[in-house]
Amino acid sequence: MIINNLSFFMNNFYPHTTRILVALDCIVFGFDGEDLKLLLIKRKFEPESGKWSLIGGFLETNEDLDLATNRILYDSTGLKDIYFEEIQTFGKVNRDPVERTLSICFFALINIHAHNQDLAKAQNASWIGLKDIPKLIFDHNEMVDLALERLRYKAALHPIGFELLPEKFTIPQLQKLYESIYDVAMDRRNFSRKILSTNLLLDTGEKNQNSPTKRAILYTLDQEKYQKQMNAFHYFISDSMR
Amino acid sequence: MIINNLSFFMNNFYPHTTRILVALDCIVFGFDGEDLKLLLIKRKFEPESGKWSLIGGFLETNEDLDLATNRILYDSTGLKDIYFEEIQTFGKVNRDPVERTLSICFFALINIHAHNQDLAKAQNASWIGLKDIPKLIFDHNEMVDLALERLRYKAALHPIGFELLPEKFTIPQLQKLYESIYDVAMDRRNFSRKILSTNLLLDTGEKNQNSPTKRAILYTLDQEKYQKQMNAFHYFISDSMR
DNA sequence: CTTAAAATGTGTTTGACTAACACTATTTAT
DNA sequence: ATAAATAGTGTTAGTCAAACACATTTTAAG
Repeated sequence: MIINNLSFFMNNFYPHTTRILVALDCIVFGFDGEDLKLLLIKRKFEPESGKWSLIGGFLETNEDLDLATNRILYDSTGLKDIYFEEIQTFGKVNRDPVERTLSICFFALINIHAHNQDLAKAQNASWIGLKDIPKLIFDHNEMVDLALERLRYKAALHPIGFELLPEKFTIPQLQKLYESIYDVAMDRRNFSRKILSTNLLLDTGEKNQNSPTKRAILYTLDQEKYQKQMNAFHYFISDSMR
Repeated sequence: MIINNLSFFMNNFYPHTTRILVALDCIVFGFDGEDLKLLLIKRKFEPESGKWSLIGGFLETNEDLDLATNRILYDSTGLKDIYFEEIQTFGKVNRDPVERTLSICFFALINIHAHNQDLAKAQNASWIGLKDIPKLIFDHNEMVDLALERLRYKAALHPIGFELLPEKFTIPQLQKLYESIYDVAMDRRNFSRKILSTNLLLDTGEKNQNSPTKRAILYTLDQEKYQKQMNAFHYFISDSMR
C-alpha cells in the first residue's frame, strides 16, 4: 500500500539540494563521591586537534538517532544502558568552520567508578570538575552550560540523581551529590526525610563499611517505582537553591 | 588566527560521506477562548499528498536553525516573535519513506484570533481540536503526543500559558485555557488566588464587556517580570491533575 | 418590576508539608 | 576514657493549598 503510493518516488529523492552533516555531541556527567565531573577529550583530528572537546561523533546513514547516541556513549565509556536525554540541536551556520554541521546535543549520567578507565586513556579522555572546565572547541562550552542548566532543572524535580550513584548508596552520599550539582549546603535531616518520603529506596540491610562511623544504611533504588515515577514531581531542591 | 589553523581545511570538507536532509516540523498550539487546538495542513506535495500533516519545511544551506523555525512559523501564521520551544529531533532511519530525513520538532504557542485566517486558507491549514486530531503522515502523531506532553509539563510549572491568550485577558479566561490544556475542572477561587499571587498580572482598570456579567477584570502580563520569571517554578497545576 | 440565575470577586478554615533546630546513638582517634 | 565525627530520629512554628461560604453585579424570565 505504502509502496504503491510511493511509486513515483521509489529510488528517488526530494527535489531539494541541502543535505547537511549531522554530529552528536554528548555531555557525560559523572560523580566520584565528592564532585560532579565532566568527561572531556583532547581532540585527535583537525580542525582544532589537541584542543579540549566534548565526546561526539557523526550520525551514520543507516543508523537510528538513539542507536548513534548509544554507540558514542559505549565507545567513550564502555557502558551500555546509560541514562541520557536530548538537550537541543545546535544549528548556527558557522558553528563548525570546516563545513556546516548540525550538532544534536545530549547529556548522559554515569557512575564514574563503573566507567572503564582504560578506555578513557585510550580515548585521550579525562574527568574534569565543573569548576575546572577549560575552553572547548566550537560552541561546546555553550552546550556544557545548557546541559548543566538542564541537569539542575531536571534533578530538582525528578529522581535522576540516582543514575550518578553506584547500585548501593547511602543517603549522605546522595546528599553530597545534590550539593555538588547545585553548589549549595543542605540540611542533613530534612534532606533525609525528603528522600525517604519518595518511597523510592529499598533498605538493603547493610551498612556502608567504608564510611568513618559505619552507620550509614545502604539503599538500592526501587527500579519499578523509579520507572513509574520518572515524570512525577518531587521537589528535591527548593526554587531558591537552583 | 582561526583561518590560519584551518588552512588545511579551507574550501574543504570533512572526510565523511553521510549528509542528511533536515526538516523542521512544528506543532502550533492555539486557543480560541474555548478549546486548545492544533494548526494542521493538508499536504500539497508527494508523498502522502492530500493527507494531514504538521506545518514544516526544510532547513536551508545558509540558514541558522532558529531563523528557519521563525520562517516556517511566519509563513504559516503570518506572525512574528512567536513563542516556540524545541522538543526533540526525530531520527529513525525510515521515518520518511522517500529518503532519510531528520526532523527537528518544535512546538509553538499563539493566540488563534491574532493569526491571519486568509493565510490559513491559502496554506490549506485548519485549526483542529485536540480530540479530533486525524491520522497524520509519517511519525507526526508521535510528535503531537510528545508536544502535548511537553506543553502540559511546562505549563504546569511556568507561566507560558499567557502566550496563548490575547494581550488583555481575564482570570476566568486563563482558567478555561488551563482546563482545556489538562482536560480537568479547577476550583475558580483557588485558581484566581494562585494566579494573582504570582504578581505577573497588571490590572488594566477595564472590565471584559463581552462576558455575560461584565464583571471580569481585564489584565495584561507584566512583561518585565514575566521574562525574569520564565525559569522560576510556580506550580499552576498539581501533580495529580497532569 | 421583581426575582432567579449566572458570573466573578473576596473570605475562612483545616490539614499537610517545609524549614529550622534539638536530641540520641555509634564508631574512631587521641 | 573522652571528644569528635557521622548519621539516624524527633519537634515545632510557619506557610501554603484544597475545600467550601458568602457577597456583588448583570442579564434573563415571569
